[in-house]
Order: sequence, then C-alpha cells, then structure tokens
Amino acid sequence: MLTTEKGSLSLYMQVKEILVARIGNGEWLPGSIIPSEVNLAQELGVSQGTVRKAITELVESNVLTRKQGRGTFVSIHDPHRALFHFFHITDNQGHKVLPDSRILHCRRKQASRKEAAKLRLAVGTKVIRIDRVRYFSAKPTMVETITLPARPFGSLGNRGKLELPNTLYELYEKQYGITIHSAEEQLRAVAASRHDAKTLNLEAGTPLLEIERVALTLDKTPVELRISRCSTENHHYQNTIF
Amino acid sequence: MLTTEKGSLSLYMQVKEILVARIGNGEWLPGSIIPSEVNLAQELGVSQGTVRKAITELVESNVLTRKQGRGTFVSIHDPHRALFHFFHITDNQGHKVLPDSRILHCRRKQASRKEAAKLRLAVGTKVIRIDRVRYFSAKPTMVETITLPARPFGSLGNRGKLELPNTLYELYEKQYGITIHSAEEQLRAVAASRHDAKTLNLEAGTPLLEIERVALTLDKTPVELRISRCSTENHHYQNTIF
DNA sequence: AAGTGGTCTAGACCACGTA
DNA sequence: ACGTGGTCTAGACCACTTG
Repeated sequence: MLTTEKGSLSLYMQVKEILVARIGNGEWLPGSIIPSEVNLAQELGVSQGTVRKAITELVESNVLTRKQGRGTFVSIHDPHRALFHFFHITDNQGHKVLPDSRILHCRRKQASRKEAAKLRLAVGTKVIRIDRVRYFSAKPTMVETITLPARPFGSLGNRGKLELPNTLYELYEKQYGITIHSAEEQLRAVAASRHDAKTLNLEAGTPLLEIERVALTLDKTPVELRISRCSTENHHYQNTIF
Repeated sequence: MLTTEKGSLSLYMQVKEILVARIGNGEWLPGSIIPSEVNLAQELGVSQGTVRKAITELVESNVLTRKQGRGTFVSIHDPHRALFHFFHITDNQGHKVLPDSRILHCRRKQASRKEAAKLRLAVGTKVIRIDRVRYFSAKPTMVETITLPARPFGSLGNRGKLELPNTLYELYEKQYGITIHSAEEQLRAVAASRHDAKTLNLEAGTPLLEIERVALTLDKTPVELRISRCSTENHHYQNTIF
C-alpha cells in the first residue's frame, strides 16, 4: 500500500516502483499500452500529477514511451532503437548503418573465468557462445563473440542454429521476454590475431578496436557478454557526451 | 515578452530560453546563485511550476545545479565534474584517476584542413596547438594534441606557456569564460608512430586507442579539438549506455 | 465527441540549510 | 525563524488521435 510516512520513499517513487514491477512480472508486455494517467491515479489513490511524475522518469529512462492523444506504452526494441541506442559504430562520414551478420559457430560451453565474472555466474556454468562476422557493404569488418547464460536462453541455437536474426536484442525480447535496458562498454586497442586477420582479410597485428560489452536488464542483471573486434579503417566508434 | 499564442513555444520553453540567454551573456556566471523559483516566477509573470519545469530541464542537461535549502546555481567545472563527466579512461579495475600532464610544445600555427573543418574555421585561421603527455602513476600512457582557435584563447601560451593546469576545461571557464557543455568523440585503433612509441616507451606499431574529441559550448560552438592516443595495456575507455 | 497526453495554475505542506 | 528547493494536490484548458 502507498504511504506518506516519514522514513518512506516519496509517493511518486512508490508509484514508479509499482509500474516497474508490473512491467517486470510480465503484467504489461513490451509494446502494450498501460492505463491512462487518470485511471492509474484513481486506482492508486494519488493525484494525476504524481502518476505523471513517475511516468515521466520512466520515459526518460526509456522504459515507457508516450504518444500524445493515444496513450503510454511499454517501450519496444525495434531495430531502430537497437541501432540508435546500442550501436555506436558509424562510417567516417558519420552515417550509421546496421551491418549484415554471418554466424560462424554457435555452441554450448562451460563459462570461462572471465565470462563467469562478467555475467555474475559460477565458473563452469553452462553458457552459449556465438561467433559471428559482421559486414559493411559486403566487407568483413567486425568479429564478434557473444556469450549468453544457458539458463534463460536455453533453447537458443538448439535447432537450425545458424538462422539467428541480425538484431539479437529484438530476439531476446520477443523470444525470451528479456529486454536490454543498459550496457557497460570497455574499449581497447588490440592487435589482430591470426584468426581475426584471416576472417577480416587483413594482416595479423593490424590494430583493431575491441569493444567488450556487458548488457543489462532493467534490474541490472547482466545477460549478455559481447566482445567485438572492429577494423577502424573505414569506420569508428562514435560517442556523444552531454 | 512571454506569450501563449498559437504558433509560439510553450511557456516553460520560453522561460528556459531566457535563463539560457542570461547565462550565455554572462549575466549569471558559473558558480553563482540564480534567483529563487518564486522570484523568477513573479518577475516573468508565470507560475512557480512553469519556472520549475524550465529549471528541471536545465538541471538535467547539466546547465544548472539545485541544492535543497540553498538555491539553484549555474553549474561549475570543478575538477570533479571534468573527471566524472568528460574523462572516460579508467584502469582495468574500473578506477578513475586523473593522469598527470607534461606539456611538450605549445605553439601558434595556421589551422590545417582537418582542424579548420572540425572547429568550423577557415583554413589558415590562427590556432594554438598544444602537445602533451599524460602519465598514470609516473608511466607515460597518452599522447595528446590539443588545438584551440586563437580568437578566444589568444593569450594562452603567450607567457610561461609550459605552466598550463592539468584540467584545461577549468582554465577555459575561469580564464576565458568558456564553458564546455558537451563533446563528440570518435574512437579508432591506430598503430603507434615512431614518435608515439618513443614518447610512450613502447614499440612502433603497437595498437593505440585514438580518441578524437570536439568539445562544444552550450550553443554548440566547437572550441577545442583534442586527439589522444592512449596505450590500453593497463587502461581502457569506459562507456555506459543507458 | 470522447479520451489521451501536454501544459499551466494556485496553493499547500515537507525537508533542508543558514543565520 | 526564514527562505530555499522537493513533493503533492485539484482543477483547468489545449493538442492530438481515434471512433
């Protein structure tokens, strides 16, 4: 129940937690409309302004989306959002294009020390590891290794595994009900290994941009480790600091 | 004058523009307090809620800072803000430490094509170019080339030039009244040149992380071009995507 | 026409910092 | 005690979308 007692959170924060909980437990699915501000206010016994403030903060953190005249919706990961929010590679003219993908391998393994640490699993836990190459206008440019915990993603790669979509986050959401809300990335310069070099058709030792990303759900649970090594001959990583 | 006519911006947006203008023209300097919400509302003939909404957005974009019980202040670039907002290099344990700096050169030149383009100047315009090395625990780790338009920064480096502070953005603000509000960064992997290698005490050809940053003022005027080449042996570039 | 979010108002009380 | 920002309310009107 909502309270306004001394030690408690502010009303709108309590409303926010209720909304997040309803999204988290699947009561309101991605893409679906939520009740109007007036209805929620009535139901929860607060004013519309309080509900509004809670919703505003969730819109700012990309959890909800408002559409004037229509209603408020649980955010959905269409390819557009994946591209503009989570994909930071652009060509040297600043144009952003999603690369094509080709899967090299997809197998089950036991989590290495590093994978276990990054995904907060016990060493040896079953994971799925995907290797793929990504192409910009038919030119191989990135090699990617993606590690997923087998627990939620158990069925992935079991049958017809080489047919994974290009935008994985959409798959996670639609197939497994897992929505990526944030990510931590670490960037380094590394020398291309012989394998990298062969795959990307360049010389071993060529400098590559390595991006190590841990993707997180709304409650900060890590659900994907992705290591990308990218040739920065014609592309770069673009970051805007506000 | 504020209006609520049909084609015009919403009231709180007009208030926001007034506040930004007063900051931009130096009426309210960085670090100083601005009038209270109630006073501004009275002066501008709107309700406190409207002023509040305008201020809230400016706080979100780091232009203003609220301090409960005290007032609202124009944001200031203390070293802390520079470090946590604009400096993205951390060691491999995730700890952020500001490196020491040593200036190698500081000279006046004519803007190269690239510098002119990035700073939106005519080719050949006078610029100041600073070369420095940055150290983490006494180990040379980054080489930096900083280019500033001579116009606003004319006096910089004229006398005793090798005595520049470690956090330049603070200098820009205090000395020249120029506050950096945002930046565009492009990251690439490059091979260390012989000069890089000698400066950083490693072998030519070693992969380095190159960060090319254009720093912008509140009105999006580019005022600094900074190219950093960083050894990522013990450090990396950390980015969080929300 | 009805329902939604978007803006705006006027006033209330609380929590915090300063004097 | 006073002034500040922080929260909350209740109600108004506008702009937009849908039936």
